[in-house]
Amino acid sequence: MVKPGKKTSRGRQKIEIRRIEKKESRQVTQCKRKGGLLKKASELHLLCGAHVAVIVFKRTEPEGKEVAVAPRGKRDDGGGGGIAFAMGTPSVDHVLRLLHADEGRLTALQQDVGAVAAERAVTEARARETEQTRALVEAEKARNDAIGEKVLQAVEVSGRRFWWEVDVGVLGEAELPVFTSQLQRLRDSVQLQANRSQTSATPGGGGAAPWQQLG
Amino acid sequence: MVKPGKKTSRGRQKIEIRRIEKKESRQVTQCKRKGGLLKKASELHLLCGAHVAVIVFKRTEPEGKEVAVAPRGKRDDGGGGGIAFAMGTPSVDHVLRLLHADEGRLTALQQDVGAVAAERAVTEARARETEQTRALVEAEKARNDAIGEKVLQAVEVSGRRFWWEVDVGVLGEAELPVFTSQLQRLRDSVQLQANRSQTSATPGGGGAAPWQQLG
DNA sequence: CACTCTATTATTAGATA
DNA sequence: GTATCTAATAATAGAGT
Repeated sequence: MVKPGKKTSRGRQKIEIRRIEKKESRQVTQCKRKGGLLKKASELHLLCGAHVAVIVFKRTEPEGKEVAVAPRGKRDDGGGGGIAFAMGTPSVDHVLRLLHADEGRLTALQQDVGAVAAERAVTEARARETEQTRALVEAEKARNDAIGEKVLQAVEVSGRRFWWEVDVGVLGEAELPVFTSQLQRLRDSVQLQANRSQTSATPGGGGAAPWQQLG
Repeated sequence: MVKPGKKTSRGRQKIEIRRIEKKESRQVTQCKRKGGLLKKASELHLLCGAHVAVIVFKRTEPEGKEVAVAPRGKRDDGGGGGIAFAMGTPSVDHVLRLLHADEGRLTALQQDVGAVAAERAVTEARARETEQTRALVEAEKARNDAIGEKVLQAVEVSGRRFWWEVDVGVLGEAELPVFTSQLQRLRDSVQLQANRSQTSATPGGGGAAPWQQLG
């Protein structure tokens, strides 16, 4: 309780947007701003009907190891890392279901079963052309390099505002189907994992070939 | 230009957090708040060292069809929908690379090549047990139902704050590896797609089995 | 769609529990 | 890691370009 009339606060201070060095302040700020970010995301959804997904990772002390943060710790098994966190509007599930409406109602496993067949044909073809496999890897590498250059160009051309807009340029040219399809698979596998204690035998099912789905 | 002394604004008005009915206002608000959300995300990253990923989808008029929104239209091919947008700190790439540090340096394709072999073994085993396949699908369905109930319970137990925290509970029990692994594949496939005009023959490579990677 | 303008509301730094 | 309190900064509604 605060005594009436006692000045208990200096009020909000202006700060520079750079790493907060004091560890405790940094943690408090992360907690506050994470809440603010999620609230903003939910408001954007409610006000404009846009669907939003947010993932926040927390930097842990052993450098290079990061874990996603949960708003209210569901449980933190001290023996691993942190807690995975993600947000969707109104839920990750819902967003994805809407986006997938036209694609029929196959479950992830059903899709996999079909994909495995296709996969096998490809694999067998490859078995007869082992040498070409290396060539494919090379081509892949070259393609990735090309993407890298593209990004650098993007930085120079429209190089204002925020650095993260760089990725936007690259992603901007992608069609949605593959994107959402993969997003669906992401969520599915997370759920399967969360539920892994309920069943012992996991259907080994294979992953569908992402970019083949687009022709 | 505004004449000095002329009152040109009513200032910020208080609004309820519910769908904005006026279409134009809704669009303007979405544009503004999307910018604000992304700025907040970048600040959270800079101030606290946390890595953040945000995806915003825009609701389009043909109901049920949603597309992701880009902050400053890179290009909108009138013949499809909108523009995919995603943000990461400092880039989606970077976030994922950090998270994958321990897993070795296989490229997505290289992983696929290895996975296809494993896949094939599974497929062949299945071919000898076609009936069991149906059983697996059933089991999968049951598991999904179980998840659904779990979510409903979560709503009742810790049912305060925001509805999106429901999903947090479910995802909170997942380990990171599969999650990030899938996220990586998501980004990879999007990039491959964005680049699909550069090469004709796409390595058909299969997807790795997501949940198998975890044992 | 994005930017400008300004009055006003919303968020939050810092201290503390 | 979360919650509260206050004063001050930051974000933005509405209107116009």
